[in-house]
Amino acid sequence: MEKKNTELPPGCKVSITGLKDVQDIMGGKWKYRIVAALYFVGKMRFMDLKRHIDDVAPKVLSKELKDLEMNQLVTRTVCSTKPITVEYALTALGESMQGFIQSMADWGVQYRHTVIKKPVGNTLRISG
Amino acid sequence: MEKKNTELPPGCKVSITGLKDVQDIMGGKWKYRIVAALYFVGKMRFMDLKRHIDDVAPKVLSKELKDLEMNQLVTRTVCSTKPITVEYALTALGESMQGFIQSMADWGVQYRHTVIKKPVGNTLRISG
DNA sequence: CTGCATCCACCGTGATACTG
DNA sequence: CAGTATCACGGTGGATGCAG
Repeated sequence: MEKKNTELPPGCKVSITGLKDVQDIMGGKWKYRIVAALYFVGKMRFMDLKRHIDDVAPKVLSKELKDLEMNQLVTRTVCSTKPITVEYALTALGESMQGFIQSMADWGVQYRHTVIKKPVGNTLRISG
Repeated sequence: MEKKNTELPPGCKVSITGLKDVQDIMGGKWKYRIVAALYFVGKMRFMDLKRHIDDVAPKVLSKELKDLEMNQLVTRTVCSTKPITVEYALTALGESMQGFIQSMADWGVQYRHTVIKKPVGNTLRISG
Protein backbone atom coordinates (compact mmCIF):
# COMPACT_ATOMS: atom_id res chain seq x y z
CA MET A 1 0.00 0.00 0.00
CA GLU A 2 1.77 3.02 -1.24
CA LYS A 3 2.02 5.98 1.08
CA LYS A 4 1.66 9.35 -0.49
CA ASN A 5 3.62 12.33 0.63
CA THR A 6 1.12 13.93 2.91
CA GLU A 7 3.48 14.96 5.65
CA LEU A 8 3.40 18.41 7.09
CA PRO A 9 6.53 20.11 8.34
CA PRO A 10 7.87 19.05 11.74
CA GLY A 11 6.83 22.28 13.38
CA CYS A 12 3.24 21.68 12.44
CA LYS A 13 0.87 21.78 15.33
CA VAL A 14 -2.52 21.39 13.80
CA SER A 15 -4.25 18.05 13.80
CA ILE A 16 -6.17 17.26 10.68
CA THR A 17 -7.77 14.40 12.52
CA GLY A 18 -8.98 16.86 15.11
CA LEU A 19 -10.45 19.08 12.42
CA LYS A 20 -12.22 16.17 10.81
CA ASP A 21 -13.63 15.01 14.12
CA VAL A 22 -15.06 18.45 14.76
CA GLN A 23 -16.55 18.58 11.29
CA ASP A 24 -18.16 15.20 11.78
CA ILE A 25 -19.52 16.13 15.18
CA MET A 26 -20.67 19.61 14.26
CA GLY A 27 -21.69 18.91 10.70
CA GLY A 28 -25.07 20.03 9.47
CA LYS A 29 -26.66 23.38 9.37
CA TRP A 30 -27.85 23.88 12.90
CA LYS A 31 -25.50 22.38 15.45
CA TYR A 32 -23.50 25.49 16.19
CA ARG A 33 -26.65 27.46 16.70
CA ILE A 34 -28.08 24.81 18.99
CA VAL A 35 -24.97 24.73 21.13
CA ALA A 36 -24.78 28.51 21.28
CA ALA A 37 -28.41 28.76 22.29
CA LEU A 38 -28.08 26.14 25.00
CA TYR A 39 -24.93 27.78 26.25
CA PHE A 40 -26.38 31.23 26.65
CA VAL A 41 -29.95 30.45 27.48
CA GLY A 42 -29.41 27.27 29.43
CA LYS A 43 -31.48 24.12 29.32
CA MET A 44 -34.52 24.35 27.16
CA ARG A 45 -37.45 22.32 25.99
CA PHE A 46 -37.81 21.15 22.46
CA MET A 47 -40.25 23.79 21.33
CA ASP A 48 -38.36 26.60 23.01
CA LEU A 49 -35.25 25.54 21.22
CA LYS A 50 -37.17 25.34 17.97
CA ARG A 51 -38.47 28.85 18.44
CA HIS A 52 -35.04 30.15 19.30
CA ILE A 53 -33.47 28.63 16.26
CA ASP A 54 -35.17 30.11 13.29
CA ASP A 55 -38.06 27.67 13.36
CA VAL A 56 -36.06 24.79 12.07
CA ALA A 57 -38.24 21.84 11.03
CA PRO A 58 -38.88 19.54 13.99
CA LYS A 59 -37.55 16.51 12.22
CA VAL A 60 -34.30 18.24 11.53
CA LEU A 61 -33.96 19.64 15.03
CA SER A 62 -34.73 16.25 16.43
CA LYS A 63 -32.04 14.65 14.34
CA GLU A 64 -29.46 17.28 15.18
CA LEU A 65 -30.17 16.89 18.87
CA LYS A 66 -29.90 13.14 18.62
CA ASP A 67 -26.52 13.50 16.97
CA LEU A 68 -25.33 15.89 19.64
CA GLU A 69 -26.62 13.61 22.36
CA MET A 70 -24.89 10.61 20.84
CA ASN A 71 -21.65 12.53 20.86
CA GLN A 72 -22.17 13.47 24.48
CA LEU A 73 -22.48 17.17 23.93
CA VAL A 74 -26.10 17.42 25.00
CA THR A 75 -28.26 15.67 27.55
CA ARG A 76 -31.86 14.80 26.97
CA THR A 77 -34.15 14.64 29.99
CA VAL A 78 -37.74 13.50 29.76
CA CYS A 79 -40.01 15.21 32.26
CA SER A 80 -43.10 13.25 33.26
CA THR A 81 -45.34 16.27 33.08
CA LYS A 82 -48.88 16.20 31.80
CA PRO A 83 -48.07 16.29 28.18
CA ILE A 84 -44.57 14.97 28.24
CA THR A 85 -41.84 17.55 27.90
CA VAL A 86 -38.18 17.06 27.20
CA GLU A 87 -35.35 19.24 28.34
CA TYR A 88 -32.08 19.60 26.55
CA ALA A 89 -28.92 20.91 28.13
CA LEU A 90 -25.25 21.09 27.36
CA THR A 91 -22.88 18.67 28.99
CA ALA A 92 -19.56 19.91 30.34
CA LEU A 93 -18.09 18.68 27.11
CA GLY A 94 -20.58 20.71 25.15
CA GLU A 95 -19.78 23.78 27.19
CA SER A 96 -16.11 23.26 26.56
CA MET A 97 -16.74 24.04 22.92
CA GLN A 98 -17.62 27.58 23.74
CA GLY A 99 -13.99 28.57 23.50
CA PHE A 100 -13.44 27.88 19.86
CA ILE A 101 -17.01 28.60 18.86
CA GLN A 102 -16.49 32.04 20.29
CA SER A 103 -13.26 32.47 18.36
CA MET A 104 -14.98 31.35 15.21
CA ALA A 105 -17.87 33.71 15.64
CA ASP A 106 -15.53 36.59 16.43
CA TRP A 107 -13.54 35.89 13.31
CA GLY A 108 -16.76 35.84 11.34
CA VAL A 109 -17.73 39.22 12.74
CA GLN A 110 -14.34 40.63 11.91
CA TYR A 111 -14.57 39.17 8.42
CA ARG A 112 -17.91 40.81 7.95
CA HIS A 113 -16.53 44.14 9.05
CA THR A 114 -13.47 44.11 6.85
CA VAL A 115 -14.69 42.23 3.81
CA ILE A 116 -18.44 42.18 3.50
CA LYS A 117 -18.76 45.61 5.06
CA LYS A 118 -22.26 45.02 6.13
CA PRO A 119 -23.55 45.27 9.66
CA VAL A 120 -23.83 42.24 11.87
CA GLY A 121 -27.06 43.46 13.32
CA ASN A 122 -26.58 43.53 17.03
CA THR A 123 -25.21 40.01 17.23
CA LEU A 124 -27.80 39.07 19.78
CA ARG A 125 -30.19 36.88 17.96
CA ILE A 126 -30.06 33.21 17.19
CA SER A 127 -31.68 33.63 13.82
CA GLY A 128 -30.68 36.14 11.24
CA MET B 1 -43.44 41.32 9.52
CA GLU B 2 -43.75 39.45 12.73
CA LYS B 3 -40.64 39.11 14.83
CA LYS B 4 -40.12 35.87 16.62
CA ASN B 5 -38.61 35.65 20.04
CA THR B 6 -35.10 34.83 19.10
CA GLU B 7 -33.34 37.08 21.55
CA LEU B 8 -30.42 35.86 23.57
CA PRO B 9 -29.72 37.22 27.03
CA PRO B 10 -28.07 40.63 27.27
CA GLY B 11 -24.74 39.16 28.39
CA CYS B 12 -24.53 37.14 25.23
CA LYS B 13 -21.36 37.67 23.31
CA VAL B 14 -21.56 35.22 20.48
CA SER B 15 -22.64 36.31 17.07
CA ILE B 16 -24.80 33.86 15.23
CA THR B 17 -24.27 35.89 12.13
CA GLY B 18 -20.57 35.40 12.56
CA LEU B 19 -21.00 31.67 12.94
CA LYS B 20 -23.13 31.49 9.82
CA ASP B 21 -20.63 33.50 7.83
CA VAL B 22 -17.87 31.12 8.81
CA GLN B 23 -20.00 28.13 7.92
CA ASP B 24 -20.76 29.61 4.54
CA ILE B 25 -17.15 30.48 3.85
CA MET B 26 -15.67 27.26 5.16
CA GLY B 27 -18.45 24.93 4.12
CA GLY B 28 -17.61 21.75 2.29
CA LYS B 29 -15.39 18.91 3.14
CA TRP B 30 -11.96 20.20 2.24
CA LYS B 31 -11.59 23.89 3.00
CA TYR B 32 -10.11 23.53 6.47
CA ARG B 33 -7.59 21.06 5.18
CA ILE B 34 -6.68 23.34 2.30
CA VAL B 35 -6.15 26.30 4.58
CA ALA B 36 -4.14 24.25 7.05
CA ALA B 37 -1.95 22.88 4.29
CA LEU B 38 -1.30 26.29 2.81
CA TYR B 39 -0.60 27.69 6.22
CA PHE B 40 1.99 25.13 7.20
CA VAL B 41 3.50 24.29 3.86
CA GLY B 42 3.18 27.69 2.24
CA LYS B 43 2.23 28.44 -1.33
CA MET B 44 1.70 25.40 -3.48
CA ARG B 45 0.76 24.41 -6.95
CA PHE B 46 -2.48 22.72 -7.80
CA MET B 47 -1.13 19.21 -8.04
CA ASP B 48 0.96 19.55 -4.90
CA LEU B 49 -2.09 20.64 -3.03
CA LYS B 50 -4.04 17.78 -4.50
CA ARG B 51 -1.41 15.31 -3.37
CA HIS B 52 -1.27 16.81 0.07
CA ILE B 53 -4.97 16.62 0.54
CA ASP B 54 -5.92 13.03 0.23
CA ASP B 55 -6.08 13.06 -3.55
CA VAL B 56 -9.30 14.95 -3.65
CA ALA B 57 -10.88 14.94 -7.10
CA PRO B 58 -9.58 17.82 -9.21
CA LYS B 59 -13.03 19.14 -9.88
CA VAL B 60 -13.74 19.38 -6.20
CA LEU B 61 -10.40 20.92 -5.31
CA SER B 62 -10.83 23.40 -8.10
CA LYS B 63 -14.22 24.43 -6.83
CA GLU B 64 -13.07 24.73 -3.23
CA LEU B 65 -10.14 26.90 -4.27
CA LYS B 66 -12.37 29.08 -6.36
CA ASP B 67 -14.65 29.58 -3.38
CA LEU B 68 -11.76 30.44 -1.10
CA GLU B 69 -10.36 32.82 -3.67
CA MET B 70 -13.69 34.54 -4.09
CA ASN B 71 -13.83 35.06 -0.35
CA GLN B 72 -10.33 36.48 -0.37
CA LEU B 73 -8.75 33.79 1.71
CA VAL B 74 -6.37 32.50 -0.95
CA THR B 75 -4.64 34.03 -3.95
CA ARG B 76 -4.26 32.36 -7.30
CA THR B 77 -1.17 33.19 -9.30
CA VAL B 78 -0.63 31.94 -12.83
CA CYS B 79 3.03 31.38 -13.66
CA SER B 80 3.92 31.60 -17.34
CA THR B 81 6.17 28.58 -17.21
CA LYS B 82 6.49 26.00 -19.92
CA PRO B 83 3.42 24.07 -19.13
CA ILE B 84 1.47 26.63 -17.23
CA THR B 85 1.54 26.31 -13.46
CA VAL B 86 -0.61 27.98 -10.87
CA GLU B 87 0.34 28.80 -7.33
CA TYR B 88 -2.06 29.10 -4.47
CA ALA B 89 -1.26 30.91 -1.26
CA LEU B 90 -3.07 32.19 1.79
CA THR B 91 -3.88 35.86 2.07
CA ALA B 92 -3.37 37.64 5.36
CA LEU B 93 -7.05 37.12 5.92
CA GLY B 94 -6.64 33.41 5.34
CA GLU B 95 -3.75 33.28 7.73
CA SER B 96 -5.80 35.06 10.34
CA MET B 97 -8.03 32.02 10.51
CA GLN B 98 -5.25 29.97 11.96
CA GLY B 99 -6.21 31.07 15.45
CA PHE B 100 -9.62 29.51 15.63
CA ILE B 101 -8.77 26.64 13.35
CA GLN B 102 -6.07 25.75 15.82
CA SER B 103 -8.52 25.94 18.71
CA MET B 104 -10.96 23.79 16.82
CA ALA B 105 -8.38 21.16 16.00
CA ASP B 106 -7.14 21.13 19.57
CA TRP B 107 -10.64 20.64 20.86
CA GLY B 108 -11.06 17.79 18.43
CA VAL B 109 -7.90 16.16 19.68
CA GLN B 110 -9.03 16.56 23.26
CA TYR B 111 -12.43 15.14 22.37
CA ARG B 112 -10.77 12.16 20.79
CA HIS B 113 -8.71 11.57 23.89
CA THR B 114 -11.53 11.80 26.37
CA VAL B 115 -14.44 10.40 24.41
CA ILE B 116 -13.40 8.31 21.47
CA LYS B 117 -10.31 7.08 23.30
CA LYS B 118 -8.53 6.29 20.11
CA PRO B 119 -5.17 7.67 19.08
CA VAL B 120 -4.90 10.67 16.86
CA GLY B 121 -2.04 9.18 14.98
CA ASN B 122 0.74 11.68 15.16
CA THR B 123 -1.36 14.58 13.99
CA LEU B 124 1.04 15.46 11.26
CA ARG B 125 -0.63 14.44 8.08
CA ILE B 126 -3.15 16.22 5.97
CA SER B 127 -4.97 13.07 5.07
CA GLY B 128 -6.07 10.44 7.51
C1' DC C 1 -45.67 18.51 23.34
C1' DT C 2 -42.50 15.59 21.20
C1' DG C 3 -40.75 13.56 17.42
C1' DC C 4 -41.25 9.70 14.07
C1' DA C 5 -42.77 8.28 9.08
C1' DT C 6 -42.98 9.32 4.56
C1' DC C 7 -41.93 11.56 0.51
C1' DC C 8 -39.05 14.55 -2.18
C1' DA C 9 -35.89 18.14 -4.11
C1' DC C 10 -31.47 19.69 -4.08
C1' DC C 11 -26.63 19.92 -3.58
C1' DG C 12 -22.23 18.26 -2.50
C1' DT C 13 -19.12 14.82 -3.64
C1' DG C 14 -16.83 11.65 -6.56
C1' DA C 15 -15.05 8.82 -10.90
C1' DT C 16 -13.75 9.24 -15.31
C1' DA C 17 -12.48 11.26 -19.44
C1' DC C 18 -11.18 15.08 -21.89
C1' DT C 19 -9.20 19.99 -23.37
C1' DG C 20 -5.77 23.84 -23.48
C1' DC D 1 0.09 20.86 -15.47
C1' DA D 2 -4.33 22.88 -14.58
C1' DG D 3 -8.44 22.52 -14.95
C1' DT D 4 -13.48 21.47 -17.25
C1' DA D 5 -17.36 18.20 -18.85
C1' DT D 6 -20.28 14.68 -17.89
C1' DC D 7 -22.63 11.45 -15.30
C1' DA D 8 -24.02 9.28 -11.12
C1' DC D 9 -25.09 8.81 -6.34
C1' DG D 10 -26.12 9.55 -1.52
C1' DG D 11 -26.95 12.48 2.19
C1' DT D 12 -29.17 16.46 4.04
C1' DG D 13 -32.64 19.37 4.76
C1' DG D 14 -37.53 20.46 4.30
C1' DA D 15 -43.01 19.74 4.18
C1' DT D 16 -46.66 17.33 5.89
C1' DG D 17 -49.19 14.13 8.54
C1' DC D 18 -49.66 11.18 12.39
C1' DA D 19 -48.74 8.78 16.95
C1' DG D 20 -47.57 8.37 21.96
